[in-house]
Amino acid sequence: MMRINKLTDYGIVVMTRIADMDQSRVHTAREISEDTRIPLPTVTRLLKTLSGNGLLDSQRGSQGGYSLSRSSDDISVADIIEIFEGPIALTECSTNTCKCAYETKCSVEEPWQKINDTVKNALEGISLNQMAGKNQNEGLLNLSMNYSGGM
Amino acid sequence: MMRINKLTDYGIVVMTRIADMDQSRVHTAREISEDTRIPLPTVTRLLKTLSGNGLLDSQRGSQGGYSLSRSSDDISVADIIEIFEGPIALTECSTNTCKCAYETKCSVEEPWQKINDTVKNALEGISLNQMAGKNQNEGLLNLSMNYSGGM
DNA sequence: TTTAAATAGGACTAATTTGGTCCAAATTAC
DNA sequence: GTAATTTGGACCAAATTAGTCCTATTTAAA
Repeated sequence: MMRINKLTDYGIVVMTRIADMDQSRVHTAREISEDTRIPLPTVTRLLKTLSGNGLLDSQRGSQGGYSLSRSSDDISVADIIEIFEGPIALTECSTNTCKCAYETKCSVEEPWQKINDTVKNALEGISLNQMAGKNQNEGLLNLSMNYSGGM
Repeated sequence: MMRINKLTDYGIVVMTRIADMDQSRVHTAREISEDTRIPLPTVTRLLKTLSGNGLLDSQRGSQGGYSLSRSSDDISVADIIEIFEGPIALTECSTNTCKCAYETKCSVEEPWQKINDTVKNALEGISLNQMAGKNQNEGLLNLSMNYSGGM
């Protein structure tokens, strides 16, 4: 495996879907659930998390819903992943909490750092806009996000 | 999170340790367990997996043990990860088994492919030799691999 | 001012994955 | 033959993840 979690995957699907919708209005959980075919309770939770972490703006009450908090150019895949999974770190060794018991500085730490930085950069370099493929095949996208098979 | 599994991490620790040992003889599971402080049953399982997948040569019986199947220059971190986790693929979408229900070609597939390739290249670019740091600080390494904290 | 449509927050359970252990069999050196 | 090993596989416990549900709060509009 070495996978991101399913919920993170869904999170990216949901965000991509929103990025692909009419930006002039807000969108409800129900609407997004129907579009993506991800079950409503799950979508609900995803949206709460995403808005709670500042990637979506929310509007309560009747006629309420969610919208991107900033341009889809300014939201990266890394932003979404970090919300659901925390800092991008392939091993604990890559975090600053790494505590190797007998060593003041563990010798594998440095190569891991490099690996992580590479991965992180790759993920930071992909914007929602690119995921949505807005500039390419606008018309195709309505059905492109769906539930089965992760994406 | 977004971690490689603990066992994979251990696998890398074990391989790095072996790369750092005397290459003229084989090494037993017990020896490696004591060096790395990873419990013997776990080390045993790791070594079986690693040798079963061609990264280690094994020699049975008394005086038997394990040794690298090829030079530590020719073994990458990616090689080890793939043994424990399968092909490097952050989402199912990145594998060739991806089946999006309503789309012949899912539009997010391509960016994910790029991300994956970047990650994969990064991991393929790090050799065991680099992990072990053979050329740098030979003397320091005996205690550098240990059980607590992942590494 | 009432009602309906939304989000917010959080508790809870089920399902899945992962980590770790153990046992019996096969192999080899001495 | 015996002791030291690897091999193969079954098994359980722990941790994590996925998914659901309930109640409170907010807001627009009738």
